[in-house]
Amino acid sequence: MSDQTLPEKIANQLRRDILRGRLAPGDSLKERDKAADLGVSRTPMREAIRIVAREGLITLRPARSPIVAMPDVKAVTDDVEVLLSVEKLSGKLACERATDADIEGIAVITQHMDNNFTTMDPLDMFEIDMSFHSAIAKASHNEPLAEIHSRFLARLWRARFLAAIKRRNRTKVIAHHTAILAALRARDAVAIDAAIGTHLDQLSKDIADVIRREHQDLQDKADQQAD
Amino acid sequence: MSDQTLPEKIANQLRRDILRGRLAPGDSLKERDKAADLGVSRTPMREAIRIVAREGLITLRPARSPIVAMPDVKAVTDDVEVLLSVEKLSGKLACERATDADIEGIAVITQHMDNNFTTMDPLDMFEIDMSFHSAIAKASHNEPLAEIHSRFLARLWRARFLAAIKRRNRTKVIAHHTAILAALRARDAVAIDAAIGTHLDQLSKDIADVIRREHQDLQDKADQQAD
DNA sequence: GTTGAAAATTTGGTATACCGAATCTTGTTG
DNA sequence: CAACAAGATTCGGTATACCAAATTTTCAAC
Repeated sequence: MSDQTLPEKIANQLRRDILRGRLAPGDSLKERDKAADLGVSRTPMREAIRIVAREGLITLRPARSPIVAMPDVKAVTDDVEVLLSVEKLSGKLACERATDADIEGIAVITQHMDNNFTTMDPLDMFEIDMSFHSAIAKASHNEPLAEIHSRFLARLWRARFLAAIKRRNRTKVIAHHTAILAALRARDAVAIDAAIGTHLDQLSKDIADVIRREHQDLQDKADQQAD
Repeated sequence: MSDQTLPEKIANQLRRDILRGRLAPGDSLKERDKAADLGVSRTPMREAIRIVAREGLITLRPARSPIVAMPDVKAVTDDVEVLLSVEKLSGKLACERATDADIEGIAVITQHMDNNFTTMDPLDMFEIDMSFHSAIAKASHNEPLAEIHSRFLARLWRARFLAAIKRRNRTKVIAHHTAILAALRARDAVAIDAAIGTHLDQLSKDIADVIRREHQDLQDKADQQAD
Protein backbone atom coordinates (compact mmCIF):
# COMPACT_ATOMS: atom_id res chain seq x y z
CA MET A 1 0.00 0.00 0.00
CA SER A 2 1.19 3.50 -0.72
CA ASP A 3 2.45 5.79 2.00
CA GLN A 4 -0.38 8.13 1.20
CA THR A 5 -3.00 8.29 3.91
CA LEU A 6 -6.56 7.18 3.22
CA PRO A 7 -8.15 10.64 3.49
CA GLU A 8 -5.54 11.95 1.06
CA LYS A 9 -6.31 9.22 -1.40
CA ILE A 10 -10.00 10.02 -1.15
CA ALA A 11 -9.21 13.70 -1.54
CA ASN A 12 -7.28 12.95 -4.71
CA GLN A 13 -10.20 10.98 -6.02
CA LEU A 14 -12.60 13.82 -5.28
CA ARG A 15 -10.29 16.34 -6.84
CA ARG A 16 -9.97 14.32 -9.99
CA ASP A 17 -13.70 13.76 -10.23
CA ILE A 18 -14.31 17.46 -9.87
CA LEU A 19 -11.59 18.55 -12.22
CA ARG A 20 -12.50 16.03 -14.88
CA GLY A 21 -16.10 17.06 -14.68
CA ARG A 22 -17.52 13.84 -13.26
CA LEU A 23 -18.75 16.04 -10.45
CA ALA A 24 -20.24 19.24 -11.79
CA PRO A 25 -20.25 22.59 -9.99
CA GLY A 26 -23.24 22.69 -7.67
CA ASP A 27 -23.40 18.94 -7.12
CA SER A 28 -23.86 18.07 -3.47
CA LEU A 29 -21.47 15.77 -1.67
CA LYS A 30 -23.35 13.93 1.03
CA GLU A 31 -20.69 12.40 3.17
CA ARG A 32 -22.69 9.26 3.89
CA ASP A 33 -23.40 8.50 0.25
CA LYS A 34 -19.94 9.42 -0.96
CA ALA A 35 -18.37 7.28 1.74
CA ALA A 36 -20.56 4.33 0.75
CA ASP A 37 -19.62 4.84 -2.91
CA LEU A 38 -15.96 4.42 -2.17
CA GLY A 39 -16.48 1.74 0.46
CA VAL A 40 -15.00 3.77 3.31
CA SER A 41 -16.53 5.16 6.45
CA ARG A 42 -17.62 8.71 7.05
CA THR A 43 -14.61 9.73 9.11
CA PRO A 44 -11.95 9.68 6.37
CA MET A 45 -14.48 10.93 3.82
CA ARG A 46 -15.21 13.85 6.08
CA GLU A 47 -11.57 14.67 6.37
CA ALA A 48 -11.07 14.35 2.63
CA ILE A 49 -13.90 16.78 2.00
CA ARG A 50 -12.27 19.27 4.34
CA ILE A 51 -8.98 18.93 2.53
CA VAL A 52 -10.46 19.62 -0.87
CA ALA A 53 -12.68 22.35 0.54
CA ARG A 54 -9.66 24.19 1.84
CA GLU A 55 -8.22 24.09 -1.63
CA GLY A 56 -11.31 25.89 -2.81
CA LEU A 57 -12.82 23.16 -4.97
CA ILE A 58 -15.60 22.37 -2.52
CA THR A 59 -17.78 24.83 -0.63
CA LEU A 60 -18.79 24.01 2.94
CA ARG A 61 -22.19 25.26 4.02
CA PRO A 62 -23.22 25.29 7.67
CA ALA A 63 -25.68 22.50 8.38
CA ARG A 64 -25.94 21.58 4.70
CA SER A 65 -24.26 19.22 2.30
CA PRO A 66 -20.97 20.42 0.95
CA ILE A 67 -21.23 21.21 -2.75
CA VAL A 68 -18.77 21.40 -5.59
CA ALA A 69 -17.66 25.00 -5.77
CA MET A 70 -19.18 27.24 -8.41
CA PRO A 71 -16.65 30.02 -8.79
CA ASP A 72 -18.03 33.13 -10.41
CA VAL A 73 -16.01 35.44 -12.59
CA LYS A 74 -14.93 37.57 -9.66
CA ALA A 75 -13.69 34.58 -7.68
CA VAL A 76 -11.67 33.31 -10.61
CA THR A 77 -10.28 36.74 -11.36
CA ASP A 78 -9.24 37.08 -7.72
CA ASP A 79 -7.52 33.72 -7.89
CA VAL A 80 -5.65 34.65 -11.03
CA GLU A 81 -4.58 37.89 -9.43
CA VAL A 82 -3.01 35.97 -6.57
CA LEU A 83 -1.55 33.32 -8.84
CA LEU A 84 0.10 35.99 -10.94
CA SER A 85 1.74 37.53 -7.91
CA VAL A 86 2.82 34.15 -6.57
CA GLU A 87 4.30 33.08 -9.88
CA LYS A 88 6.15 36.35 -10.29
CA LEU A 89 7.67 35.96 -6.86
CA SER A 90 8.53 32.35 -7.67
CA GLY A 91 10.20 33.46 -10.87
CA LYS A 92 12.21 36.14 -9.13
CA LEU A 93 13.39 33.78 -6.42
CA ALA A 94 14.08 31.04 -8.94
CA CYS A 95 16.38 33.42 -10.81
CA GLU A 96 18.35 33.81 -7.60
CA ARG A 97 18.22 30.32 -6.22
CA ALA A 98 17.42 27.71 -8.85
CA THR A 99 20.07 25.05 -9.21
CA ASP A 100 21.31 24.06 -12.65
CA ALA A 101 19.43 20.79 -12.21
CA ASP A 102 16.21 22.72 -11.53
CA ILE A 103 16.64 24.67 -14.75
CA GLU A 104 17.51 21.57 -16.67
CA GLY A 105 14.34 19.90 -15.44
CA ILE A 106 12.25 22.84 -16.58
CA ALA A 107 13.99 22.80 -19.94
CA VAL A 108 13.13 19.14 -20.39
CA ILE A 109 9.48 19.81 -19.71
CA THR A 110 9.42 22.69 -22.15
CA GLN A 111 11.19 20.62 -24.78
CA HIS A 112 8.80 17.74 -24.34
CA MET A 113 5.83 20.02 -24.75
CA ASP A 114 7.33 21.64 -27.81
CA ASN A 115 8.09 18.32 -29.48
CA ASN A 116 4.69 16.74 -29.01
CA PHE A 117 2.17 19.53 -29.01
CA THR A 118 0.64 18.61 -32.35
CA THR A 119 -0.09 15.02 -31.42
CA MET A 120 -0.67 15.06 -27.70
CA ASP A 121 -3.95 14.40 -25.95
CA PRO A 122 -5.31 17.66 -24.49
CA LEU A 123 -5.36 16.27 -21.00
CA ASP A 124 -1.78 15.01 -21.11
CA MET A 125 -0.71 18.27 -22.65
CA PHE A 126 -2.40 20.04 -19.86
CA GLU A 127 -0.74 18.06 -17.12
CA ILE A 128 2.64 18.87 -18.66
CA ASP A 129 1.67 22.52 -18.64
CA MET A 130 0.85 22.26 -14.95
CA SER A 131 4.13 20.56 -14.18
CA PHE A 132 6.00 23.38 -15.91
CA HIS A 133 4.47 25.92 -13.58
CA SER A 134 4.96 23.75 -10.52
CA ALA A 135 8.59 23.22 -11.40
CA ILE A 136 9.19 26.96 -11.39
CA ALA A 137 7.47 27.32 -8.04
CA LYS A 138 9.67 24.54 -6.66
CA ALA A 139 12.76 26.19 -8.08
CA SER A 140 12.07 29.16 -5.81
CA HIS A 141 13.24 26.93 -2.97
CA ASN A 142 10.59 28.47 -0.77
CA GLU A 143 8.31 25.69 0.37
CA PRO A 144 5.32 27.65 1.66
CA LEU A 145 5.38 29.61 -1.56
CA ALA A 146 5.32 26.43 -3.63
CA GLU A 147 2.47 25.14 -1.52
CA ILE A 148 0.34 28.20 -2.08
CA HIS A 149 1.16 28.10 -5.72
CA SER A 150 -0.02 24.54 -6.10
CA ARG A 151 -3.17 25.36 -4.22
CA PHE A 152 -4.12 28.19 -6.54
CA LEU A 153 -3.13 26.18 -9.55
CA ALA A 154 -5.51 23.47 -8.36
CA ARG A 155 -8.31 25.96 -7.85
CA LEU A 156 -7.94 27.17 -11.38
CA TRP A 157 -7.30 23.74 -12.84
CA ARG A 158 -10.81 23.22 -14.06
CA ALA A 159 -11.19 26.65 -15.60
CA ARG A 160 -7.75 26.43 -17.14
CA PHE A 161 -8.52 23.05 -18.56
CA LEU A 162 -11.74 24.24 -20.10
CA ALA A 163 -9.92 27.22 -21.54
CA ALA A 164 -7.05 25.14 -22.84
CA ILE A 165 -9.06 22.60 -24.80
CA LYS A 166 -11.21 25.20 -26.45
CA ARG A 167 -8.52 27.49 -27.70
CA ARG A 168 -6.07 26.80 -30.40
CA ASN A 169 -3.40 28.73 -28.60
CA ARG A 170 -0.96 25.96 -27.90
CA THR A 171 1.75 27.60 -29.94
CA LYS A 172 1.30 30.74 -27.91
CA VAL A 173 1.62 28.84 -24.65
CA ILE A 174 4.82 27.25 -25.85
CA ALA A 175 6.24 30.57 -26.93
CA HIS A 176 5.49 31.97 -23.48
CA HIS A 177 7.07 29.03 -21.74
CA THR A 178 10.14 29.33 -23.90
CA ALA A 179 10.46 32.99 -22.98
CA ILE A 180 10.14 32.20 -19.29
CA LEU A 181 12.76 29.48 -19.56
CA ALA A 182 15.14 31.80 -21.40
CA ALA A 183 14.78 34.45 -18.71
CA LEU A 184 15.44 31.86 -16.03
CA ARG A 185 18.52 30.60 -17.85
CA ALA A 186 19.81 34.15 -18.02
CA ARG A 187 18.75 34.54 -14.38
CA ASP A 188 17.15 37.78 -15.45
CA ALA A 189 14.53 38.65 -12.84
CA VAL A 190 13.10 41.56 -14.81
CA ALA A 191 12.64 39.51 -17.95
CA ILE A 192 11.01 36.60 -16.14
CA ASP A 193 8.62 39.00 -14.43
CA ALA A 194 7.55 40.36 -17.81
CA ALA A 195 7.30 36.91 -19.39
CA ILE A 196 5.17 35.53 -16.58
CA GLY A 197 3.02 38.65 -16.74
CA THR A 198 2.38 38.11 -20.42
CA HIS A 199 1.60 34.44 -19.96
CA LEU A 200 -0.87 34.90 -17.14
CA ASP A 201 -2.50 37.90 -18.74
CA GLN A 202 -3.45 35.66 -21.60
CA LEU A 203 -4.62 33.02 -19.15
CA SER A 204 -6.70 35.53 -17.28
CA LYS A 205 -8.56 36.52 -20.42
CA ASP A 206 -9.17 32.94 -21.50
CA ILE A 207 -10.40 31.85 -18.12
CA ALA A 208 -12.74 34.77 -17.56
CA ASP A 209 -14.20 33.96 -20.93
CA VAL A 210 -14.86 30.34 -20.13
CA ILE A 211 -16.36 31.06 -16.74
CA ARG A 212 -18.62 33.73 -18.10
CA ARG A 213 -19.91 31.30 -20.68
CA GLU A 214 -20.37 28.53 -18.13
CA HIS A 215 -22.27 30.76 -15.78
CA GLN A 216 -24.59 31.63 -18.58
CA ASP A 217 -25.28 27.92 -19.07
CA LEU A 218 -25.82 27.33 -15.36
CA GLN A 219 -28.18 30.26 -15.24
CA ASP A 220 -30.21 28.81 -18.10
CA LYS A 221 -30.31 25.44 -16.43
CA ALA A 222 -31.43 26.92 -13.12
CA ASP A 223 -34.30 28.68 -14.81
CA GLN A 224 -35.89 25.43 -15.84
CA GLN A 225 -34.89 23.40 -12.81
CA ALA A 226 -37.34 20.57 -12.32
CA ASP A 227 -35.45 17.50 -11.15
CA MET B 1 -23.92 29.74 21.74
CA SER B 2 -21.83 31.34 19.03
CA ASP B 3 -22.23 30.43 15.40
CA GLN B 4 -18.67 29.22 15.42
CA THR B 5 -18.36 25.48 15.02
CA LEU B 6 -16.87 23.36 17.79
CA PRO B 7 -13.70 22.34 15.93
CA GLU B 8 -13.09 25.99 15.13
CA LYS B 9 -13.46 26.95 18.74
CA ILE B 10 -11.01 24.24 19.72
CA ALA B 11 -8.68 25.37 16.96
CA ASN B 12 -8.81 28.91 18.35
CA GLN B 13 -7.99 27.60 21.76
CA LEU B 14 -5.04 25.61 20.45
CA ARG B 15 -3.82 28.57 18.45
CA ARG B 16 -3.97 30.83 21.45
CA ASP B 17 -2.22 28.32 23.67
CA ILE B 18 0.53 27.96 21.13
CA LEU B 19 0.88 31.63 20.40
CA ARG B 20 0.83 32.64 24.04
CA GLY B 21 3.45 30.05 24.80
CA ARG B 22 1.33 27.76 26.98
CA LEU B 23 2.25 25.12 24.45
CA ALA B 24 5.91 25.31 23.58
CA PRO B 25 7.42 24.32 20.22
CA GLY B 26 8.07 20.60 20.27
CA ASP B 27 5.30 19.77 22.72
CA SER B 28 3.26 16.79 21.60
CA LEU B 29 -0.50 17.00 21.18
CA LYS B 30 -2.00 13.61 21.92
CA GLU B 31 -5.52 13.85 20.63
CA ARG B 32 -6.94 11.67 23.38
CA ASP B 33 -5.41 13.68 26.20
CA LYS B 34 -6.09 17.05 24.61
CA ALA B 35 -9.69 16.08 23.95
CA ALA B 36 -10.12 15.01 27.57
CA ASP B 37 -8.58 18.28 28.76
CA LEU B 38 -11.22 20.31 26.98
CA GLY B 39 -14.03 17.87 27.69
CA VAL B 40 -14.72 17.06 24.05
CA SER B 41 -14.34 13.88 22.08
CA ARG B 42 -11.55 12.99 19.74
CA THR B 43 -13.40 13.74 16.52
CA PRO B 44 -13.63 17.54 16.80
CA MET B 45 -10.20 17.65 18.46
CA ARG B 46 -8.80 15.78 15.51
CA GLU B 47 -10.34 18.21 13.09
CA ALA B 48 -9.12 21.17 15.12
CA ILE B 49 -5.59 19.82 15.03
CA ARG B 50 -5.80 19.53 11.25
CA ILE B 51 -7.01 23.09 10.96
CA VAL B 52 -4.15 24.49 12.99
CA ALA B 53 -1.68 22.17 11.30
CA ARG B 54 -2.66 23.52 7.92
CA GLU B 55 -1.94 26.99 9.18
CA GLY B 56 1.55 25.80 9.95
CA LEU B 57 1.48 26.03 13.74
CA ILE B 58 1.33 22.28 14.25
CA THR B 59 3.38 19.62 12.50
CA LEU B 60 1.71 16.31 11.65
CA ARG B 61 3.93 13.26 11.72
CA PRO B 62 2.88 9.93 10.23
CA ALA B 63 1.93 7.47 12.97
CA ARG B 64 3.10 9.83 15.70
CA SER B 65 1.63 12.50 17.88
CA PRO B 66 1.30 15.89 16.23
CA ILE B 67 3.70 18.38 17.78
CA VAL B 68 3.80 22.14 18.07
CA ALA B 69 5.78 23.37 15.08
CA MET B 70 9.36 24.41 15.57
CA PRO B 71 10.06 26.73 12.67
CA ASP B 72 13.72 27.26 11.91
CA VAL B 73 15.18 30.46 10.57
CA LYS B 74 14.75 29.37 6.96
CA ALA B 75 11.09 28.53 7.45
CA VAL B 76 10.39 31.88 9.03
CA THR B 77 12.36 33.73 6.39
CA ASP B 78 10.39 31.94 3.70
CA ASP B 79 7.15 32.91 5.39
CA VAL B 80 8.16 36.54 5.62
CA GLU B 81 9.13 36.50 1.97
CA VAL B 82 5.63 35.37 1.05
CA LEU B 83 3.98 37.72 3.51
CA LEU B 84 5.86 40.64 2.04
CA SER B 85 4.67 39.81 -1.44
CA VAL B 86 1.10 39.26 -0.27
CA GLU B 87 1.01 42.53 1.62
CA LYS B 88 2.44 44.45 -1.28
CA LEU B 89 -0.21 43.05 -3.57
CA SER B 90 -2.85 43.85 -0.96
CA GLY B 91 -1.60 47.39 -0.74
CA LYS B 92 -1.61 47.85 -4.48
CA LEU B 93 -5.13 46.50 -4.84
CA ALA B 94 -6.32 48.47 -1.83
CA CYS B 95 -5.10 51.65 -3.51
CA GLU B 96 -7.35 50.80 -6.43
CA ARG B 97 -10.34 49.37 -4.66
CA ALA B 98 -10.55 50.39 -1.02
CA THR B 99 -13.73 52.22 -0.12
CA ASP B 100 -13.60 55.40 1.90
CA ALA B 101 -15.04 53.43 4.80
CA ASP B 102 -12.18 50.90 4.51
CA ILE B 103 -9.63 53.68 4.69
CA GLU B 104 -11.43 55.34 7.56
CA GLY B 105 -11.38 52.08 9.48
CA ILE B 106 -7.66 51.73 8.95
CA ALA B 107 -7.16 55.32 10.03
CA VAL B 108 -9.05 54.65 13.25
CA ILE B 109 -6.84 51.68 14.04
CA THR B 110 -3.71 53.69 13.38
CA GLN B 111 -4.97 56.55 15.47
CA HIS B 112 -5.87 54.27 18.32
CA MET B 113 -2.43 52.74 18.29
CA ASP B 114 -0.77 56.13 18.12
CA ASN B 115 -2.77 57.49 21.07
CA ASN B 116 -2.20 54.62 23.45
CA PHE B 117 1.16 53.16 22.61
CA THR B 118 2.86 54.38 25.76
CA THR B 119 0.35 52.80 28.13
CA MET B 120 -0.97 49.77 26.34
CA ASP B 121 -0.36 46.15 27.31
CA PRO B 122 2.03 44.53 24.80
CA LEU B 123 -0.48 41.87 23.89
CA ASP B 124 -3.30 44.30 23.25
CA MET B 125 -0.94 46.50 21.32
CA PHE B 126 0.01 43.54 19.29
CA GLU B 127 -3.52 42.55 18.43
CA ILE B 128 -4.15 46.07 17.20
CA ASP B 129 -1.07 45.79 15.05
CA MET B 130 -2.41 42.56 13.58
CA SER B 131 -5.77 44.14 12.88
CA PHE B 132 -4.07 46.96 11.00
CA HIS B 133 -2.47 44.51 8.63
CA SER B 134 -5.61 42.46 8.27
CA ALA B 135 -7.63 45.56 7.49
CA ILE B 136 -5.35 46.37 4.58
CA ALA B 137 -5.63 42.83 3.26
CA LYS B 138 -9.41 43.09 3.49
CA ALA B 139 -9.36 46.44 1.72
CA SER B 140 -7.91 44.66 -1.31
CA HIS B 141 -11.38 43.23 -1.83
CA ASN B 142 -9.81 39.98 -2.90
CA GLU B 143 -10.98 37.30 -0.54
CA PRO B 144 -8.52 34.51 -1.29
CA LEU B 145 -5.75 37.03 -0.95
CA ALA B 146 -7.01 38.12 2.46
CA GLU B 147 -7.27 34.51 3.50
CA ILE B 148 -3.68 33.73 2.60
CA HIS B 149 -2.59 36.87 4.29
CA SER B 150 -4.25 35.94 7.54
CA ARG B 151 -2.75 32.49 7.35
CA PHE B 152 0.78 33.76 7.04
CA LEU B 153 0.17 36.37 9.66
CA ALA B 154 -0.92 33.59 12.00
CA ARG B 155 2.14 31.53 11.23
CA LEU B 156 4.35 34.42 12.12
CA TRP B 157 2.23 35.54 15.06
CA ARG B 158 4.37 33.92 17.66
CA ALA B 159 7.69 35.09 16.24
CA ARG B 160 6.30 38.57 15.70
CA PHE B 161 4.99 38.67 19.21
CA LEU B 162 8.30 37.63 20.67
CA ALA B 163 10.01 40.24 18.53
CA ALA B 164 7.53 42.95 19.41
CA ILE B 165 7.71 42.66 23.17
CA LYS B 166 11.47 42.60 23.19
CA ARG B 167 12.10 45.59 21.06
CA ARG B 168 11.47 49.18 21.94
CA ASN B 169 10.52 49.96 18.39
CA ARG B 170 6.91 50.88 18.87
CA THR B 171 7.45 54.39 17.61
CA LYS B 172 9.02 52.97 14.49
CA VAL B 173 6.06 50.67 13.91
CA ILE B 174 3.68 53.59 14.25
CA ALA B 175 5.72 55.69 11.85
CA HIS B 176 5.58 52.88 9.32
CA HIS B 177 1.86 52.43 9.73
CA THR B 178 1.33 56.14 9.32
CA ALA B 179 3.31 56.11 6.10
CA ILE B 180 1.29 53.18 4.78
CA LEU B 181 -1.95 54.91 5.67
CA ALA B 182 -0.84 58.12 3.98
CA ALA B 183 0.01 56.24 0.79
CA LEU B 184 -3.34 54.52 0.86
CA ARG B 185 -5.15 57.82 1.36
CA ALA B 186 -3.31 59.21 -1.63
CA ARG B 187 -4.05 55.93 -3.44
CA ASP B 188 -0.41 55.92 -4.39
CA ALA B 189 0.51 52.34 -5.27
CA VAL B 190 4.22 53.03 -5.60
CA ALA B 191 4.42 54.75 -2.23
CA ILE B 192 2.50 52.01 -0.45
CA ASP B 193 4.76 49.39 -1.99
CA ALA B 194 7.79 51.17 -0.61
CA ALA B 195 6.22 51.76 2.79
CA ILE B 196 5.20 48.14 3.17
CA GLY B 197 8.64 47.09 2.02
CA THR B 198 10.26 49.19 4.72
CA HIS B 199 7.92 47.93 7.39
CA LEU B 200 8.37 44.26 6.63
CA ASP B 201 12.09 44.57 6.11
CA GLN B 202 12.32 45.69 9.69
CA LEU B 203 10.03 42.86 10.72
CA SER B 204 12.14 40.34 8.87
CA LYS B 205 15.25 41.39 10.73
CA ASP B 206 13.56 41.34 14.12
CA ILE B 207 11.99 37.96 13.58
CA ALA B 208 15.10 36.27 12.27
CA ASP B 209 16.85 37.54 15.34
CA VAL B 210 14.33 36.12 17.77
CA ILE B 211 14.15 32.76 16.07
CA ARG B 212 17.88 32.42 15.94
CA ARG B 213 18.04 33.11 19.64
CA GLU B 214 15.24 30.69 20.42
CA HIS B 215 16.84 27.91 18.42
CA GLN B 216 19.97 28.38 20.38
CA ASP B 217 17.97 27.86 23.57
CA LEU B 218 16.20 24.79 22.23
CA GLN B 219 19.51 23.35 21.17
CA ASP B 220 20.90 23.84 24.65
CA LYS B 221 17.85 22.24 26.17
CA ALA B 222 18.01 19.26 23.82
CA ASP B 223 21.59 18.62 24.79
CA GLN B 224 20.64 17.89 28.38
CA GLN B 225 17.31 16.25 27.65
CA ALA B 226 16.37 13.97 30.51
CA ASP B 227 12.61 14.23 31.16
C1' DG C 1 -57.24 24.34 -3.87
C1' DT C 2 -54.05 26.59 -1.03
C1' DT C 3 -51.77 27.42 3.14
C1' DG C 4 -49.77 26.17 7.41
C1' DA C 5 -48.17 23.27 10.90
C1' DA C 6 -46.41 19.04 12.56
C1' DA C 7 -44.04 14.79 11.94
C1' DA C 8 -40.77 12.04 9.60
C1' DT C 9 -36.58 11.89 7.17
C1' DT C 10 -32.30 13.47 5.76
C1' DT C 11 -27.79 15.05 6.93
C1' DG C 12 -24.01 16.91 9.24
C1' DG C 13 -21.95 17.04 14.13
C1' DT C 14 -20.21 14.46 17.92
C1' DA C 15 -19.03 10.53 20.80
C1' DT C 16 -17.17 6.10 21.28
C1' DA C 17 -15.45 1.60 20.27
C1' DC C 18 -12.26 -1.19 17.75
C1' DC C 19 -7.94 -2.10 15.17
C1' DG C 20 -3.22 -2.18 13.85
C1' DA C 21 1.23 -0.12 13.96
C1' DA C 22 4.84 1.74 16.59
C1' DT C 23 7.02 2.22 20.96
C1' DC C 24 8.39 1.17 25.36
C1' DT C 25 9.27 -2.51 29.07
C1' DT C 26 10.82 -6.27 30.82
C1' DG C 27 12.85 -10.57 31.16
C1' DT C 28 15.99 -13.79 29.53
C1' DT C 29 20.18 -15.25 27.55
C1' DG C 30 24.93 -14.97 26.08
C1' DC D 1 26.12 -6.62 32.60
C1' DA D 2 24.68 -5.80 27.99
C1' DA D 3 21.79 -6.83 24.17
C1' DC D 4 17.99 -8.54 21.99
C1' DA D 5 13.46 -10.32 21.66
C1' DA D 6 8.72 -10.81 23.03
C1' DG D 7 4.82 -9.01 25.20
C1' DA D 8 2.26 -5.01 26.96
C1' DT D 9 0.89 -0.43 26.12
C1' DT D 10 0.11 3.73 23.85
C1' DC D 11 -1.70 6.29 20.14
C1' DG D 12 -3.37 7.53 15.71
C1' DG D 13 -6.55 5.56 11.96
C1' DT D 14 -11.03 3.96 10.95
C1' DA D 15 -15.77 2.46 11.61
C1' DT D 16 -20.09 3.02 13.65
C1' DA D 17 -23.70 4.61 16.60
C1' DC D 18 -26.26 8.43 18.42
C1' DC D 19 -27.97 13.24 18.36
C1' DA D 20 -29.76 17.65 16.91
C1' DA D 21 -30.83 20.85 13.39
C1' DA D 22 -32.91 21.59 9.05
C1' DT D 23 -35.64 20.26 5.30
C1' DT D 24 -39.26 18.11 3.15
C1' DT D 25 -43.52 15.92 3.02
C1' DT D 26 -47.98 15.10 4.37
C1' DC D 27 -52.32 15.95 6.33
C1' DA D 28 -55.76 18.92 7.95
C1' DA D 29 -58.28 23.14 8.06
C1' DC D 30 -59.99 27.18 5.98
